[in-house]
Amino acid sequence: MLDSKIIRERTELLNESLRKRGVSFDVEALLKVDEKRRMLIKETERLKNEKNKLSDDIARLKKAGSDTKDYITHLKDIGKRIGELDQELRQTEKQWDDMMLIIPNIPHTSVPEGTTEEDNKVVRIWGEKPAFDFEPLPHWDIGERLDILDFKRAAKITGSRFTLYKSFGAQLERALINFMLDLHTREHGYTEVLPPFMVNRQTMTGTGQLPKFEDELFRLDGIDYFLIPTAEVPVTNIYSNEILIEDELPIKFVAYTPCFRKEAGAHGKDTRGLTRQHQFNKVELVKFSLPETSYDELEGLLLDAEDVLRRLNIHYRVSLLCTGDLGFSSAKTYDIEVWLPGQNIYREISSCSNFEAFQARRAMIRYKKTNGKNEFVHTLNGSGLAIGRTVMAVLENYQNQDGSITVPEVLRPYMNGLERFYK
RNA sequence: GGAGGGAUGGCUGAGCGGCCGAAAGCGGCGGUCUUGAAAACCGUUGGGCGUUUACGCGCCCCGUGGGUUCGAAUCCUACUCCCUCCGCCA
Repeated sequence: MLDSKIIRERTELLNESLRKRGVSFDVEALLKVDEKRRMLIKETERLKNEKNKLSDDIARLKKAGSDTKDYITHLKDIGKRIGELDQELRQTEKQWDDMMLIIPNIPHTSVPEGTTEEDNKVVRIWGEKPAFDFEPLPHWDIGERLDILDFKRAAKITGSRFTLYKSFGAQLERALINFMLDLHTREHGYTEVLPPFMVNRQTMTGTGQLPKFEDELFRLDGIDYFLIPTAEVPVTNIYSNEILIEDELPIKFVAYTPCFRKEAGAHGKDTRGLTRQHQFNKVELVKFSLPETSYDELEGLLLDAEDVLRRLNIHYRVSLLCTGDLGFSSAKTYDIEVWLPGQNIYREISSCSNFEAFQARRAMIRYKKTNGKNEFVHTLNGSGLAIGRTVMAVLENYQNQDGSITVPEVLRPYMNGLERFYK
């Protein structure tokens, strides 16, 4: 959520932001509702003030044994009027809230303007495309040949966009989770948390998934809980409605969770392999930062995520998302795109964002400054990394001509020292 | 699932329907004292919203929502969460 002051006092900044993002929103209507809302607040508060004063008078008069009948009649009238106005105010505030909650964050000035991912800017390339003296296969072929990824049976068990991992496949998934958690906790200073995988509506609203993106979420029947689409949701909300202490910041968490997404808008897209699943694993990095250092923290977070691929020795590039490709809650996002030789493409494997105070304002996450004032923290997060997509990357980059897979060195301690997997 | 108990400020814990945003203690912060620290003493110490250049002023918040009343932390009601015991259970 944006600061309501920005909307009133810096309307042109908001309009500019909406234009750059390619989002249409009736700012004028919001301003009208806002004015009505504030007018009603003023009027009800004036009446309540009168009511409080008269009530005190009655208490005093009763003590003195005087007659209070006229006062009480008058107060009844005021009470009735307050009731009416309060109801109108509640409706207006609901309208105001509904509008405020669907306005996207304002992009940072360093974000390039653009409409599609074509306009994203590559800011860094690490490593290089490996040379193969044979035609490298896409991971779905590798997975089926080695009998480690079973898409057909997963479809039978549940439906499309699910995968049954077997033997080396399941172990590789598990090894990557542990490798990433160990790397981030031991070397990058993150504290590991294991949060609930279902959250309530308020939590989903806090990070920005609701109210706008409900159709992307799996919702439980009979109780208003949702399966998390990313660990960002429960982990960022760890401190909702809390006031942190300036000295404690930054706070850094890493969490492994499965993620559940409907992928409603992706019919027919990425239907093969592990790329786009309804359920996938992810190790997520989350930071709570001081506002003045949050962009440095973003660069650090990005490097922490990149470090996973560097240690796996897999070629990737980093893109800075343009305004049109930027997520709803984010002010600035870098994507890490891993090289997949079997498909001859770069594929997003991590998304690292600074949300500034956008989520903190929704979730009420503040910190007490040393001068005693409370302020919203900045929240950040990034995949460190998406596990399924890392499995894709390992399989495609480490495949051998004989169909075997070389185990990346850093993963061997997590796989009983296995160096190479044959069927 | 059944039975009972509870929810008040950072924490502990009082609170007759009007004088309660709320006693007291602890903690925190500032000060006196001290070479320094501790102790002691004095002072101070929640949040949201609206308004204001600002000082300030006003409204709201005692788990959440509704109700009774001229007036609710206090009465009624529904819900949520926590604790204890029983049952079931990974």
